[in-house]
Amino acid sequence: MQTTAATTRPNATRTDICSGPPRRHPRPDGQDRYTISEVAAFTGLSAHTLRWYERIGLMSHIDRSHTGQRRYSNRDLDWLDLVGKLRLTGMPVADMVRYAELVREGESTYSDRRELLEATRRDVLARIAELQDTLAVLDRKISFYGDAGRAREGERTR
Amino acid sequence: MQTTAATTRPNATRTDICSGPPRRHPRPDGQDRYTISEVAAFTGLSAHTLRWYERIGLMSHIDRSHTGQRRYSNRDLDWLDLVGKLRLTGMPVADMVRYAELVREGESTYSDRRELLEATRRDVLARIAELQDTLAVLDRKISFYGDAGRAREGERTR
DNA sequence: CGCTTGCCTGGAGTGCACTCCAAGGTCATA
DNA sequence: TATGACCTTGGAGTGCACTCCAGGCAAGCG
Repeated sequence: MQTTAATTRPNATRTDICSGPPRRHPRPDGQDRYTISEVAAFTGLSAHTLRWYERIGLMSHIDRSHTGQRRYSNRDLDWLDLVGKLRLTGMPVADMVRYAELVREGESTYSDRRELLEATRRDVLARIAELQDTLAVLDRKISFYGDAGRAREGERTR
Repeated sequence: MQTTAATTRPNATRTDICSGPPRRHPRPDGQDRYTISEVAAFTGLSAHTLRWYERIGLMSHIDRSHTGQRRYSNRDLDWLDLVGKLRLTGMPVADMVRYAELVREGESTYSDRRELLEATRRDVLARIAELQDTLAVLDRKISFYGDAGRAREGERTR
């Protein structure tokens, strides 16, 4: 029913990203080189989308096997986790690309990145508030339809 | 920054919809016939979009002036308020059209409508949870960028 | 060796939700 | 009464985020 995201993300292993201690990544496997289809399975994104993310610069160049096939690292998976989170805040892909560029530019962009994240945080809070507002409306309407199988005062706003 | 909705909704007068008592609508004006541009101003939707909503069946035929111009009623505005709420849950327009059709079919569809609203409610709860999860990630990253203008442990996931 | 499966590329196509256009009719104000 | 802002229509165009396609390479298996 939902448009944006969250459609099919089967087992998006939610690992903590960028937290305190070095934390090794408890990925499904113990190694560090995943094929595109494995990554597709982990993240719920299609292989098409993964290649597309790379093309548009949302992911920096992925390591390759000796025959040119992509080999994703745990680092790449972490990044995809973050992208997934940002995606479901409604952030446009172009903005995520901008963030990726800042990352590639190095430490000098720390404050820019922070700002971007804080703006996103504000958006998320606003969206949560909106959704809670919507929830209230839904509850009111549901209880209207629930209270009486048939009208109690005719059709108000439908 | 946001894609979905919430871009420009200047003064979307939030009135309670379909609640208990008949409640008159404290609309900006005291009457019941608004031009399309007035409605655009109230709802933040463009006139184009309002006409389009009508074309696709998201709104039942709007009353017309003697010369054929649209005259929206308070009932129509209430409906648009609901549509706005549903829209920012991420519900596809097609589903809203489906709901509108159920409404047009009359009282016999009460339970279908209720089901649809309850499914939407579940979606909204899930989305709120996702967003709170995302918020946690953002906070962790923000505090990483905040704690030190420069790296404390190098770039983890970026 | 042939077959199947998986991956590669650039570019074209899709679906959604608008958004705009052209050509014309209407309305309020100076 | 004329000017300009506003409204009408069907249909075409836009932007985003994928999604798919054709044509081809590479590895594993009976």
